Amino acid sequence: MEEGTVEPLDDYDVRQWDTREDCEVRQILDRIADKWSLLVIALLDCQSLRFTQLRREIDGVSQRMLSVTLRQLERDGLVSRTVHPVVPPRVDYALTPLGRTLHQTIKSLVTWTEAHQEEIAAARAAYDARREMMES
Amino acid sequence: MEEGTVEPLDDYDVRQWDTREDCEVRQILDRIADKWSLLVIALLDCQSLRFTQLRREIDGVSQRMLSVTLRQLERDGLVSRTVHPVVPPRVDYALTPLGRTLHQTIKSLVTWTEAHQEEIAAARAAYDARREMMES
DNA sequence: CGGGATCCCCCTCGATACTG
DNA sequence: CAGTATCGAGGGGGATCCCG
Repeated sequence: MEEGTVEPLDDYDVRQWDTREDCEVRQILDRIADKWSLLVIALLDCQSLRFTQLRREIDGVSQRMLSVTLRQLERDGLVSRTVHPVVPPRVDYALTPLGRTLHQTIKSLVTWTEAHQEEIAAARAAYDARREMMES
Repeated sequence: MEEGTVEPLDDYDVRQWDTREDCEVRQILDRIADKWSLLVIALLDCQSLRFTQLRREIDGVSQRMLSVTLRQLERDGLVSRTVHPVVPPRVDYALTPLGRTLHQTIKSLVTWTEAHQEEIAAARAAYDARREMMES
């Protein structure tokens, strides 16, 4: 590593982002950044919904994946599950206080994406065009 | 809805979260919230790195996945790729201005996770304990 | 209605080998 | 060094059935 052209890592602490595979933060991120989790958290903001309502709202989710996602979110303490002892059964899902704080954070991510989606689309088009040039 | 227990929506409408499967924002989110993308963006903040350096820093990434990830990020205009015409070949990766704005956003997500990881761990432990009770 | 259990397919990803 | 090409295993996730 004699090549001093690249800045050394040490003093800006990149290591605050843990790059280890078994990192706890990584696990949690993988979970909450999940496609369905994101949408469930989005929809549960400021309202509680029943299983079937969620399923109807979220286009393309299978019953199994919604079930799995909700169980994970419940386990992580982000979503609460309330069973009403009636027939037919009724189960309500809502964000916990912890889940509500996450909603704000996720919202900023979505906002960024919405704000920049045209730039990204343009970058993709440019990239694809460039590649097509190369091939011909 | 009408349950006033939750904090108000301000001017924000939940319905603007697009739940359609083919939604553009969803695609982009899936990409940037990706495990490896997150780490690459993290590491490239404030410095440029070579392929092998990235590979060494990111524990567990295969050569193929790093390559694929970098190409996607480049295509999306988040990362720039600079080839130096020397032998042996040298390629530097860095964040574009667009990528740098994303870094801030992602960082807040990571910060949230770091701040709440104990709460989540506790929630999981409680959930698992509860389930174990049920079974016995 | 709200799911658990099962089967099975496809797609992702890792390993390996090869190139400029 | 910095990748691409190919192949094969594994698991995520859909479809279906069934039960409380």
